[in-house]
Amino acid sequence: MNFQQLRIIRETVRRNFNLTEVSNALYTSQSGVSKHIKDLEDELGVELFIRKGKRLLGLTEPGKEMVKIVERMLLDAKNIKTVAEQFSQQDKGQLTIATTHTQARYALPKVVMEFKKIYPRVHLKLHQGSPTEIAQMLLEGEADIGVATEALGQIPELATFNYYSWHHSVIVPTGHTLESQQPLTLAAIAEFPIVTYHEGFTGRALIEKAFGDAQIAPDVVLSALDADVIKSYVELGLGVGIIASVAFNAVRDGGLTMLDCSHLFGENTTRIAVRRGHFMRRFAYHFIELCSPQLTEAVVTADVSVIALD
Amino acid sequence: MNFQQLRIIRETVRRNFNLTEVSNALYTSQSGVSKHIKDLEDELGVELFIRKGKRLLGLTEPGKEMVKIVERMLLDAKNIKTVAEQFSQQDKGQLTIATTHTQARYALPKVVMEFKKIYPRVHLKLHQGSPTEIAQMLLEGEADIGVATEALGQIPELATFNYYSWHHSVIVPTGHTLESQQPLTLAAIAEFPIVTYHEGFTGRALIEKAFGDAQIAPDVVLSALDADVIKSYVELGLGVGIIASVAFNAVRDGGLTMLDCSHLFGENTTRIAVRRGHFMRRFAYHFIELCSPQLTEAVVTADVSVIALD
DNA sequence: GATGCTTACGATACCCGTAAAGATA
DNA sequence: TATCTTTACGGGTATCGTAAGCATC
Repeated sequence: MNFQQLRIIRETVRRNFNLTEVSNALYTSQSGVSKHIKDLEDELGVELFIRKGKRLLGLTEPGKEMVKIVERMLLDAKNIKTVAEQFSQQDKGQLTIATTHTQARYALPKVVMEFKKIYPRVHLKLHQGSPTEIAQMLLEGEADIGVATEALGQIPELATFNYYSWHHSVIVPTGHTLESQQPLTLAAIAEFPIVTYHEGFTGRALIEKAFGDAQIAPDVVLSALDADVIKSYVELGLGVGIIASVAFNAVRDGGLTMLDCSHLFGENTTRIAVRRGHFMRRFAYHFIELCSPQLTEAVVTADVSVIALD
Repeated sequence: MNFQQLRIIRETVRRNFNLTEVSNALYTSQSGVSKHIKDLEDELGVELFIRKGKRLLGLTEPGKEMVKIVERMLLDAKNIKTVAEQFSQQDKGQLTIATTHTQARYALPKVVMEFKKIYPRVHLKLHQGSPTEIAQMLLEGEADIGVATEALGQIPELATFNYYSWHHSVIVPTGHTLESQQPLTLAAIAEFPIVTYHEGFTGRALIEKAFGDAQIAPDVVLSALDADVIKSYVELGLGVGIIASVAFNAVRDGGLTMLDCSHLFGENTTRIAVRRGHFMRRFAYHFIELCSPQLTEAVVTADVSVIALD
């Protein structure tokens, strides 16, 4: 058993059992991949993959068990290197944050600026994606820290921490008739076409829920991934927008007016997530602490370092 | 980084940084060991060991962090093999129980007999040692299950479960004057020389505590590792014995009489322990369940599989 | 002087990649 | 037929063990 074999096992699962892809991903030859799998299976005396003729189709029962352990081991192999860097490179290194447009654009900039000032030699990589993509990146070890409102909380392999809470707001072109309707009601909003976020993004679920509970069927004419796109179309008069309050800036968004509707939709909580068992550099913990001062390294590790093996 | 290097790191710590011993333990050459360490340190860019000239003296800070992770990885490497056997060998395999004399001789026999009947093809290895040795064996992966009254409860890396509770009894040569003194008192016992267990064995601590609390200083003239030795000397008239009640058998121990003293010394609880993160074969869980029916596989894994990394 | 670690060097085994053959869709 | 996996084989590399040299106690 060697590490290359373990990497191949993991990659084979990730690449849907296509060994050619695996070999490319790991920069080696198919033949080598094939042989490594066979060697490992021989050594263990168990078939790890379900085969139909020569094709691999999936994991056998022992294979499933195995992959869990293999993932842990490779995670630990990476942890070893991180620990080494911790000591040999001190304030130098890399930090990958996976986050959504909303957070990257409206919540994180001031944290990033602070962080950059403290750790000028740390290469900060901001990776943008959907909440599920963010979760995926964390699980695969491609990102250290995830920030999103959705999807992170339900995954047992991820430790999550509350970052901040926020509400939605309605935006309309300045002078819109809704401006006089204070306080806003769901029914009043639903009179107009709606422009808001995609499903699975930035609290869209709570918007659905609020209308659903009120038995109102809003006419969502356009859904977008980010507030900037939404604002553009609201400006063009396509409909009224529902966005996160933090995404509105009275100065920059001159032609628009924001209407409070914190009483209409539920409260959203944006979360910070770290993969359990993922060892992080000091500065990574510090990044989290910059987001929310009570999330100290001690608080975060207490949660991140407890893992259920199962 | 490869597994041989990891094994060498772990063994170096266990063998007190004597690379010659390490090479013997791993059936390889010193030169290889030496080079592997150097290679790994070069790869990681960190010195793992404190050196004085050519001698290794201990672990550096990064070394300490590293060793924790290395231990986990090697544990997982072993787990992989265990999982494989689980599927390829089904009812065949090996099970190592580390336990004290008392448990091996008086508590476990009926469990072992039952187990053997169910799993005739499992090679059962009973390893006898002191409670601390048992803990050590569990931590080093040399034993699957530990059974002892002492030492197991305080180690965070071990998950422990109550097996059964018991009291001490006094044994005397039949016809001894103490027989008429019912109920027994600590003072009455302390009139005679005492023969009992060694420190750190089979509830000796509670005996000390009882006498200490009563401000009585008993004259322990002989301490032994097991009840058989104690009984022999009590029979010879060296003194009165204090042993675990389970260790007395009215038929076999003909010349002796057991006197109840459950009111004098505290209750002892014998525990079953498993190293957290140590994957065990089905039959191992079954062994535990045979000891105590409420300790099902689900109950045990729920505890064993939760580990704090840090 | 005995023990323990490192370096040098030759033999071996392992790993990789090319190429050809076989299987699957 | 195009895609994918396995097997065979040769070249390169890494690992291992012996032996010699050197440091430590």
